[in-house]
Amino acid sequence: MTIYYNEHSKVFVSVDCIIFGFEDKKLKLLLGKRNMDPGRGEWSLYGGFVEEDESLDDAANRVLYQLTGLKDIYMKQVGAFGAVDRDPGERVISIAYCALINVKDYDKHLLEEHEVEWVNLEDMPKLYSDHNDMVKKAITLLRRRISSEPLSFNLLPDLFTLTQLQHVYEAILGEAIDKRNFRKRIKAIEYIEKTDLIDKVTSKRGAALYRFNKEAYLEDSIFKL
Amino acid sequence: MTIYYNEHSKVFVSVDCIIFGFEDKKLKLLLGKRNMDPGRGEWSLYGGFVEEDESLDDAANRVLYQLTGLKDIYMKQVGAFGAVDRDPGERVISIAYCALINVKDYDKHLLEEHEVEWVNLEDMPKLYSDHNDMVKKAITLLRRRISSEPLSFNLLPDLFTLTQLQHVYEAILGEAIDKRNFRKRIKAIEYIEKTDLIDKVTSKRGAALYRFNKEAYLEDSIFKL
DNA sequence: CCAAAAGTGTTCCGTCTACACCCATGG
DNA sequence: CCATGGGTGTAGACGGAACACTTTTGG
Repeated sequence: MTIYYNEHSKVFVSVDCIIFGFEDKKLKLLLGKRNMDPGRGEWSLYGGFVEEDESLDDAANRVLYQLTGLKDIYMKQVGAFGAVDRDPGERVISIAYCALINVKDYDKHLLEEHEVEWVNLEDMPKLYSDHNDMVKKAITLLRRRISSEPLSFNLLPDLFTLTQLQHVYEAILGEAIDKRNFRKRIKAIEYIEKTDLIDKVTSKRGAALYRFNKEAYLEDSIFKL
Repeated sequence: MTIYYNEHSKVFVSVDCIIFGFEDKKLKLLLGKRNMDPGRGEWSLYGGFVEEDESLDDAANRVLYQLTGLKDIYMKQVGAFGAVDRDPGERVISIAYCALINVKDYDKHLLEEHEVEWVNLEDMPKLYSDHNDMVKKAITLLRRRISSEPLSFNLLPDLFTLTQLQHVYEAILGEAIDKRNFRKRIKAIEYIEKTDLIDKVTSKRGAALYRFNKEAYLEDSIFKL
């Protein structure tokens, strides 16, 4: 247990962001093509190096902010990736972070500015380095957590219809859900509140808009769906 | 997305091992007192720096091997810890790993050699730096996984009694389990095999010894308890 | 002979699942 | 007027939880 710093080597540490969005009944990922070597032209997650004066979480939030202009976004660490040759240039250890954002909050102009696009999860291309592994792990975690934590709301606007919410679950879990059973379960959750607003965009009849009451949830943080 | 290595800073990266053991109906942790500055004399996890030629997983396994002499141990990454000032000396980012070992496999002489001891989880002292956070996260993960992955067997000898197995679950979950229900569930799992060996150490009557058949489990890796 | 741990089934209750039809409206 | 998505209830199956007594044997 006698270890001294200077006998050891330093390495670059980066963060990579797996940014999930939801639109058109599909789960999407924000991906770009690398415009730098190594790996120029390959599909890639958006990332950046961790600087001296910022924690890992700070770095991940900064990178996300640079890309999307969004703050206070749900982000969770997915894990550290550290194979020796994972980066063909230098030794770089990367910490993957997963973010859930509402596509509508995302300024479309930034897509071009940063040369990124929303890619359907089911059409995932081969990504640079070990980024596919990162995405895979992020999805595994997301699937596991979606039923025990109120994450789905991060992918939707403040006001949403139950059908939209159901589509989010179906997209993430990859299976159809019975409408009546789903709505029965939602009704039992008191902090998913029905508003008296009606959405007439997606249906002729109009659908009730609901809202996730975060404060009420935090009272006793129990979530089961 | 234009980033160049040399504009950025390198940092030290270490691994810290949260080593769980089980004995005397209790979950235990292998802890030592730091014999180096900063933090000399404080309780701490056992760790080491990641070297140039090894992956994170390799580093964790090496550190575990140095401490215990054991290889092919169940290990899982817990997460990366990267607060700017988490190490009072230099900027060090640390990746926490959780290991499950059978206390009986651990050579007692190494305890003194490395100045570490088994500490009951319920008597956890204040640890160096953010090591308490690492332990907390490891336990959360362990609790979550113990019912959906066959982890418990790593904490027991090859041959074990059902009472021992139940004690492992009770220690990890922190609650009493009904004996009949527990045994009913075990009986339904075909790759937990009853041997015709009898353990006469812990009971006068003698208890049947069971074994986890890993190969049979891998056939179709489904576990629910 | 008694203390200590092993071993064994049944009932009840709540939860999950399957399932089909009417409603309101815009085009 | 009809196509589209919104909204609603019930019955049967299944799985989890509660629960107490007999057995064996070493000391």
